[in-house]
Amino acid sequence: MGGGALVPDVTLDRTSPVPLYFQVATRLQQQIEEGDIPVGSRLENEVELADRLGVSRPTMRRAISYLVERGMLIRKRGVGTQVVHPKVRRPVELTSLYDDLLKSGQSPRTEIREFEVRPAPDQIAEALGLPFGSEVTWIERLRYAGDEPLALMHNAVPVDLLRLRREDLERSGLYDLLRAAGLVPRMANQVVGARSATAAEARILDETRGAPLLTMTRTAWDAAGKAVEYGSHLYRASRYSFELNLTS
Amino acid sequence: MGGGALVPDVTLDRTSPVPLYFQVATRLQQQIEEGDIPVGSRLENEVELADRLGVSRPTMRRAISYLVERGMLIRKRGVGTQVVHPKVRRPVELTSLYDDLLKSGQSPRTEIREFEVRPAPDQIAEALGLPFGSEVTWIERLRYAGDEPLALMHNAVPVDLLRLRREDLERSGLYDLLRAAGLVPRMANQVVGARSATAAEARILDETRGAPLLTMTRTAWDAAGKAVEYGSHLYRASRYSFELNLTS
DNA sequence: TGACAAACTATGTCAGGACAAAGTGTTGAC
DNA sequence: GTCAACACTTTGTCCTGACATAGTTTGTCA
Repeated sequence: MGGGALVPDVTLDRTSPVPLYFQVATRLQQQIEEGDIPVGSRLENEVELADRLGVSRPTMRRAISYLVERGMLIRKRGVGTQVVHPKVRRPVELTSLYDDLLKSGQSPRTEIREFEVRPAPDQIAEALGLPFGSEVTWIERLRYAGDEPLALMHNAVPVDLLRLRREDLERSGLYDLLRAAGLVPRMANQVVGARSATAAEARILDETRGAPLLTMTRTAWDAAGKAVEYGSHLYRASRYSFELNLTS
Repeated sequence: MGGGALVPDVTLDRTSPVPLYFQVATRLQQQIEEGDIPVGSRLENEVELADRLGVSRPTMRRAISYLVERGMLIRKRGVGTQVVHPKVRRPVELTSLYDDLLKSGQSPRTEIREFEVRPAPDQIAEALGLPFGSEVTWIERLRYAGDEPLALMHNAVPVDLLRLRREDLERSGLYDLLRAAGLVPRMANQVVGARSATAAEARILDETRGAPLLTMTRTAWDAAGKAVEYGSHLYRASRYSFELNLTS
């Protein structure tokens, strides 16, 4: 029989506003990450599991599905549910450079080099799905990690959506400001490429002329499909690279 | 009352092995893409919709959830379900350069420059989670789009998993061969960067020395978390860039 | 002994019902 | 006229129950 790994009892709070299936999933995830449920082992079957935790099978299934989607478990009909190797877990997230630097323990600093409201260039208006000539807040920023310049960033945000203020931008990342205004970026289209630095770019970024730069242009939309941001960024290839976790 | 957009009747085949919820979702998706259900409009409520299509509410919900996850619909409790701007749809997919070229109508050609079984370098063994000294099939390929060289690709595949043959590789992309062998890449970790071409690389890729190159290193795993491939690729930045669609 | 069939196990799909919670609009009191 | 309380609509959560289907194991018969 083999049985399958024993999932420790969990305490569920049915009065909590946190959904039951989510409580179960979170608990399960913890136990997998802490090694209580070893990698490669099979879970008990859904029915027993649901029974022991005192939830219905659909709720149990939903919790498991949640972890399956995150790549922690795999299910095979007729066989069972197995814990997969914890190498890759989280799919690509929509983060900003600012967040990335914060997470990696660096201290990001931003110098605003340009800040104005002006009609969007046609190409940007099109990317944002705005009528030609619509006004956007146009920003040029230089981002430092420690004392070294890291990226030269150009962004455009429709003024109709958010009236950005220079002072706010000096303290927070653009994405934080967008989120704070309820404009949560949910989908984005990014193009990542490379090219050589022009003399002007090299001077700003403290590189030599012709140095390889990583380019990234992005349009971001909120959940309702409203374009919230256009960005065109230049990174010093010697100091930065993109890391992506893909699934499916 | 407003009502909400009318979803045309659909013909469901209950004898089909294709799940009901999937039939519903597919039909719905078609109608959205064809404009039968206009962007921005609200769907009828779940209960009516389920009723009219002759399915239960859970089934209807599952179909809708499927499209919500793909970014075509958004739901708001107490409000309804709305069709979002069809700009961004599919999240990042795990594809190969070969597939990408095929899809974009180019004719990819591959020249195999090196093909041997040998112990994996420590760094690659670690990336693949293999014991040091494990044998891999090591490949160097040059990929052309039309007559122009596009990318110089190095790959390593554990020999225990798949005994690659040079002839096969000449005809298909590596990912096709992996999939055919049941080693379906499901998760991957990619790092994208840039650097300047060395003299040797420039010669091979028909670029000048110092030209900007896009670099990509990737480890791919199958659903069970078994590492199936390591790749380290160099792209001509003048001819290629990565496009990503991110969600959430 | 070997191969095919049946039994068993586990996940996949589907139904129908009940109540909770969030958002919207309306009504009523002050 | 303004604001709060209430009703209503719609999605979110959770339950019980049932049958289908894929994979594995067991058992039987040739």
